[in-house]
Amino acid sequence: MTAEFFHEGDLVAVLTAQPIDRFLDYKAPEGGCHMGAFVEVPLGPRKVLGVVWGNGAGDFDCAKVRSVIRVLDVVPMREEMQLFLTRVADYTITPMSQMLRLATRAPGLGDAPSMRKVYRMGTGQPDRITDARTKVLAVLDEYGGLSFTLKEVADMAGVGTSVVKGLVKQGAVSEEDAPRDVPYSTLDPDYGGKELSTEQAVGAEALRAALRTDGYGTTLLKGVTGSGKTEVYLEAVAECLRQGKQALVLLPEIALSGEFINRVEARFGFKPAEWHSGVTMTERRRCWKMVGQGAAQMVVGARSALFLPYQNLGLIVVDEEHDTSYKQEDGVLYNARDMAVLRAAINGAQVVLASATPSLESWANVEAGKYQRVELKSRFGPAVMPEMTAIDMRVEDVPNGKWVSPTLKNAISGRLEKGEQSLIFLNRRGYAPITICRACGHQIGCDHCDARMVEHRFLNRLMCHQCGETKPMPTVCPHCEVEGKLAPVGPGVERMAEEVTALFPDARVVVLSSDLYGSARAMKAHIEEIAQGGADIIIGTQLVAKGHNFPNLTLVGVIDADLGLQGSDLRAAERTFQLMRQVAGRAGRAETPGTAMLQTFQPEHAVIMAILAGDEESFWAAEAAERKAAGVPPYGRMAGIILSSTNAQEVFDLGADMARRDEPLRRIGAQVFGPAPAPIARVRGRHRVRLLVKAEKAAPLQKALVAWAAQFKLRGELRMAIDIDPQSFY
DNA sequence: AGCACGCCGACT
DNA sequence: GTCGGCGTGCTC
Repeated sequence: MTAEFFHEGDLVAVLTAQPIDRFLDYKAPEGGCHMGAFVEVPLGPRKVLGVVWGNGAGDFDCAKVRSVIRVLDVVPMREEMQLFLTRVADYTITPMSQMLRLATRAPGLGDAPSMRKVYRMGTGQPDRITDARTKVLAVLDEYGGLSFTLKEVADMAGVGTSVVKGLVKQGAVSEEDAPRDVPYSTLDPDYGGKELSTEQAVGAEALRAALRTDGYGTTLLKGVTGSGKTEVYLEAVAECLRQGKQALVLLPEIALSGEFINRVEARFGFKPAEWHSGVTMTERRRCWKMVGQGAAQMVVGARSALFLPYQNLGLIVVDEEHDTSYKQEDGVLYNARDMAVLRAAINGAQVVLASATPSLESWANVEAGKYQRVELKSRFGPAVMPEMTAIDMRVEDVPNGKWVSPTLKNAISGRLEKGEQSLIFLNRRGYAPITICRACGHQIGCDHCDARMVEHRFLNRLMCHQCGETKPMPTVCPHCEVEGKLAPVGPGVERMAEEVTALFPDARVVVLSSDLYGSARAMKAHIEEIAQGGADIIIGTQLVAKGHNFPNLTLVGVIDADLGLQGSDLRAAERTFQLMRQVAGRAGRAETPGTAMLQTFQPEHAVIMAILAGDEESFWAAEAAERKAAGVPPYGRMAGIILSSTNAQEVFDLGADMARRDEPLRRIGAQVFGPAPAPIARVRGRHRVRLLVKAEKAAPLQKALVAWAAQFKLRGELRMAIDIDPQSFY
């Protein structure tokens, strides 16, 4: 198959990385160009990078059409990559120019191949021989005709660089220019294979068989912590290498990549290509170019490695597929796990989704028959399961207005004595979720929606978590006008902190709630400090501790395990479950086994029972039933709209206006909720407000969202970001 | 993204 | 009278 070719002067449509949301027509350059060619084109007074996307539209004044300046010395973009970028753009409602920027995130694509000097054995003889010179020549002789950089030669010989230079002058060592971007070492699929257990061998064979189908397919590789998932999917990588195809392994955290790269080296003999934000510019360019030339067989990287120019992609592994960091919360909002499946479907490649605690989405896809499933059940070494117990709140003696049961209190006391940390988990921000009048029973509600207002005591205000409206804490009941009878009902994290501090006056208590931080960085730094022992008791609204290990945390107390069952955050139960599994994973290794205690009023509820029993199948089945009933993902579709501005009033006004003018959404049966303060209400001085849209699974959500958003003109500081399939609801 | 064009406030 | 603020619009 030969790619379409354009002759000199033909009109071509060019996509540039400039934020112009359409193709621009240019004339093909002297010598013509291929479809997909990376080119340099004139744009106003500038020269910019672009890709030849197809035939020119011819709807622009002929006299004004300019010519492509030159074709870059880079392998043209493949048609399947064009299709992938288009599909991701359509799905995530992202301009194509931004997609191209994602796909060309390597520096100096237009530069001539960068060269460097390399050294190898020459033909001449040195005039005088010295110890240092002998060492250099011995080293070069040992490696035959291979070339090395100046520093490498000097280091290997244990001499200074001047010795090598001296030998060059006399012709005993030759100095040549060589391209800096060299192919990655060839990986050997049979290099360091480990002995697999029977179960692992069966799993590996299932993955190899899938690869041999030579087409698209997705397999969920589920394995408990310590079951050796990595060895198993590396066998799939090995099969992929044997087929001469490229393999990509996505990791959720770049912090994990160093250790993983070493494992790859142990298994295949050499390090793979590495792609993430921590890689140097030079190395990134090498990676991009070599992947494009098929001279990198395996890439280990972060989300954006999905957008490298693979020539024959055979396999994508998404490790820890449930990890929420695969959904980035800034820039292009895409879920790398889902886009990996899309990319593989377009390329006819296989996907392996690996996790100890798969997402409900992936579980549902297995149930629906869309994904295969391979399971590893046994772990190496003794399985120390954590103690998981329910605290039946119906029989506990808890004072009115208090939430920590005597059983949980005793457990925390025990940890304090041993100097260990406890985490108290409660998915409710603020002080108290309900404010009730003890005289008339009136509950203070929001004036703008039917939600009840939540007391935020450190602000001394009531806030509606639905629409974000706040008002001062009243002293008089707005209904019966009796004074001093308003009382907080129910727990929030602020109130928990108050109660816990009273119970343990000597303990260091901290609250971890996403809305208490000005920036994500400040939050991360604080979490790290706490993880290192900066607190005895942590009170949190969610396990924001991704990427952080709490080595000294041995008790997790869930204040209201029932909360997640009532749909305040659709993934609350899933996170609760995963939190329990994480405690379980830790318990098997650390010398201090973990304990999880769930306070519940319905210990016989299917989800609670499943969590306690560690019975995942019934957990997923129960959770799936709940989500199906609520019409939420994966059985319904959601989108978040984040509005931001330096002016708080401006954002709220636009949010309210958008909520009012929702005809395009109503036409597809979708509902709008909000506006409410976004999960992080202020980022770099910008106020953020969020609306949520919920639609049926089959509804054409993107089209409706585009029509809806088009009604509003964003002037001044206002920005709008549309987030399909949002992950966080707090 | 850049860069030009264009229409209203405090300066030589 | 002008210099310059950045809102709006164009780039093949």
